Amino acid sequence: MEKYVIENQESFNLKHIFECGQCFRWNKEDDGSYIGVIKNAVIKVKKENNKIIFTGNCKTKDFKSLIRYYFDLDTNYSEYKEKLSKIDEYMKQSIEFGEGIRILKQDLWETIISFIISANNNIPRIKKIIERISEKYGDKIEFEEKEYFLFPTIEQLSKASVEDLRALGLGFRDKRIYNTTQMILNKEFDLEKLKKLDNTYLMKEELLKLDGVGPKVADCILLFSLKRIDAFPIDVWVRRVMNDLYIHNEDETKVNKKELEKLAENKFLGLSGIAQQYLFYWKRELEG
DNA sequence: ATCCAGGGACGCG
DNA sequence: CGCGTCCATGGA
Repeated sequence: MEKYVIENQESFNLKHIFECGQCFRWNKEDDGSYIGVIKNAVIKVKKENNKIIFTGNCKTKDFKSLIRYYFDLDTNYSEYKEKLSKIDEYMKQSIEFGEGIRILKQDLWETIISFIISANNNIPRIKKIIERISEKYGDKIEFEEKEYFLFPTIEQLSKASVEDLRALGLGFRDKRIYNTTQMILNKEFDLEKLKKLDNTYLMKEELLKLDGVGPKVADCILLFSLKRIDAFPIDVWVRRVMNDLYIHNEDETKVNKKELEKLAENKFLGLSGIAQQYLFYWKRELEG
């Protein structure tokens, strides 16, 4: 069993991190810890006083560096929070509410598939579907005498037919997952090239070529995997909270998307993705 | 029963 | 380009 402990880590609240809608494979245990499967590892995260204890089963990578990368521990969120808090009282309030949020750096392949599944779907069901996909196509890994399943590799998931995927409850997203998997498998779409592009716009333009990836899903991939903090995913919640706070349109569903993007860009100073996540968590926890 | 979910593809004008 | 419509599924 691997173990890694950090002390006095700023901005690290388990609930805030794992339940702010950015990830789907973490589950709360009875003792308050969370267990999740990332890359080739099962990881348990527990908070005790001023310590955060990571334990797990990690076969192929250095445990410590995997943790530090995934949780982005070399980024200081205090600076983000300070800047955003100065913008207005709403930002200050939402940051106090979700003070322990960190944006994770999740595996690109898994994030692409996960957020294609997220389209017109709800978080509990997204989690269930991803779990089923992992059980059926991913490798088994054990931890504390229990079985877990890694998210399937590109090759593993490419074995699934459209019908296989439909049988897992994917609904109309079956073909999208199939097509995107094949595009990535045969290098028609190159994940490594994507990572090397030097700005968010170019990356987004590239991601939009994938079946099932539209503006919102692309922004989620950019923010939750590639850590492009200027990406601003607009879903029903973000649209709602932005309208409530800044636009005051009678019908929030009619708020223009371009207008929203421009507002976020001007207001949040290149940190719109971070701001978005505090606002999303705040609104959704209080009203969801 | 009807509505809704971290939307996107597609066809239309 | 902007806009409506359809798309599976399951929980409220």
